[in-house]
Amino acid sequence: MASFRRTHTCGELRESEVGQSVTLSGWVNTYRDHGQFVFIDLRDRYGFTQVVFEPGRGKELFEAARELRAETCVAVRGVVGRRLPGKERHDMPTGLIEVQAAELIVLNRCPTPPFDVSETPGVELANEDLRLQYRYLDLRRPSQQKLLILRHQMIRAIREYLSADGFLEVETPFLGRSTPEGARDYLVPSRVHNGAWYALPQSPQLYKQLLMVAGYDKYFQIARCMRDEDLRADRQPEFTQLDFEMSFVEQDDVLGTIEGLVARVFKTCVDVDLPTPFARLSYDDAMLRYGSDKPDLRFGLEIVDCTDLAPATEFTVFKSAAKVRAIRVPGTAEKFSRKQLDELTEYVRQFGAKGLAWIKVEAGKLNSPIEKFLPAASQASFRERLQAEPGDLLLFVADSEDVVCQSLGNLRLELARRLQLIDPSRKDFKVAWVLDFPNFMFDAEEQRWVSNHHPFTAPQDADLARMESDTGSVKAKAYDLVINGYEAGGGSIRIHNPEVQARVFAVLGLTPEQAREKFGFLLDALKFGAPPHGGIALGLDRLTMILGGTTNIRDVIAFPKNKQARDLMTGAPGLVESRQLKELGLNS
RNA sequence: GGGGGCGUAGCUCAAUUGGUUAGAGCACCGGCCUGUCACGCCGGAGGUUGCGGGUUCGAGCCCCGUCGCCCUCGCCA
Repeated sequence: MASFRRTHTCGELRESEVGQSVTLSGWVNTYRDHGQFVFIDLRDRYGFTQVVFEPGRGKELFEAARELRAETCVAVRGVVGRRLPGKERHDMPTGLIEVQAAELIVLNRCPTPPFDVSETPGVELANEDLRLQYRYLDLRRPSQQKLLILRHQMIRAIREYLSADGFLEVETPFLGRSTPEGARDYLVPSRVHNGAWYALPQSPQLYKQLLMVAGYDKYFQIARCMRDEDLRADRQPEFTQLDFEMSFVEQDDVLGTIEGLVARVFKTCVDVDLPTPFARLSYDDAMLRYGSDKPDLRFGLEIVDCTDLAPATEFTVFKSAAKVRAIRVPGTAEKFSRKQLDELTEYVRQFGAKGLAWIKVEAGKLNSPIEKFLPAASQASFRERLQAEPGDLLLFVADSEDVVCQSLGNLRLELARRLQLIDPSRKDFKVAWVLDFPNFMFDAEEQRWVSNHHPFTAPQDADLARMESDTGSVKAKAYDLVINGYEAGGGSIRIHNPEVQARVFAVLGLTPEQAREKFGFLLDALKFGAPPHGGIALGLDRLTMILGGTTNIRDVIAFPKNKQARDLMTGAPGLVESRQLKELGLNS
């Protein structure tokens, strides 16, 4: 038996190899038995090659070929032949040739797979939980392999770009200490110190700041982060950040570096030229116009403030609301039936809106349940403010600022979905920075100020004096990178002055003793000549999703957890031996 | 924890809204086929309708409970 070692991959052979003797290995993607001929498409991660078996090559070989089934692992030796005239396939790279089999080595058989791996057109994907259970089969699917290859290319481009720019890749600990604020920690019990716990990192935040103090002024890391919070389509309990920090820089330096990096990644991975510098908008502007701090800028449907027009109406809902804002949906009045408008009303209710007022604009009048509350002058001013044309649909929410932003911001996305304003097949990427975030947010539940970004974010210089007196008005030197409605990254200039850091801790309600207990090492470090520094972390999983055109984060992670944070393949999390618990000082 | 969707053959789905023996495509098994590439043709096997209870002459369908999966709100410095 000849060697099973391949001479070529399944994506490699062309007309130039016709006549050569080759060996291919891979998996049987599809099998076609014609009585006198057997064809298989052999698949590996590089592509497909058609192999043809003819009875003239010996009965044994032919009978063996007839035993082949999907996902059998084989090696095939044979001669590269040109396909018969008229039988070429011009839609695949290897479509002009085929391998005429002389020898077949079955490396491993495969039972009928629990689901279709071949991604034959017209065959629906099996349920995700079944695919996750057999993830090693799911990962054989070409489109799944494409995503992991894309992820590799992205990480490679990042490493090359940053290394060329003088950045150092430094690793930081997985086993650290729990710090207050932020997400729920994954905890690891200490065997050596029973009763004490490590926390897995939510991000390498403090370590990278300490690296700045240590003089490693351009640092990056492809860092795994763990957060024990409920999952979403774009959230996993463990995920990967491109973590990044620089010293002796201001905000624009960080933004500029990331723009260069992200532009390179898009060029390398999907051949898209992103215009730089990226668009910039303030947090206030984003909330006002898009109702979100991560606006999807691929379509319009901007929100328009009409609060000042409310008093001139006779509509109590408008007159008594803190904010009245609207979205004009051009030319769609006819498209939305009463039932669909009811659905939209139901949709905004989940964001706290008590209702959704609608107006269908006609040439001479407004068609709306609230038309009777709008005097002629009022109607005219709404038309003008919203630049309404006949055929437009106007949708209003009147409520607190939070509720208005949330409901109209999400309604905007829902409208885009319903009106199919986004073509997912197009390489359409709208990238923007969101700047000037509030430094603090008031937590109504806990009745205290909390950091909007994190406690190490520097307030803007002009606002420092108001930190205690007018906490809510203090803006941060913080920035989010937003792509197509996803928060792709976020960062800030950090506090490098121990007094400012102590004041921030105080505003957050940490006593000096608590601050020293939890962050003494940081406060000390800042005293030892800490340089000004700042950085950002990009969500690499989300970035891969965006580049790969998927909305499911599990598609870009080789072995993801399901919504319940369970690994359906290994069964993790699982029980452990009571002996293990005893060693850790946990009950037995 | 709240809201929504789903669970029927190995896979993807259907079942005229409570009525005969739960069907189809793919996959699987047997047979035929000299150029297919979602090959084709003939035949076959395959079901605890997630699970448990209830209503009914009769339940895949209705009711109660329970388990699981997805989306979403809360949460995610």
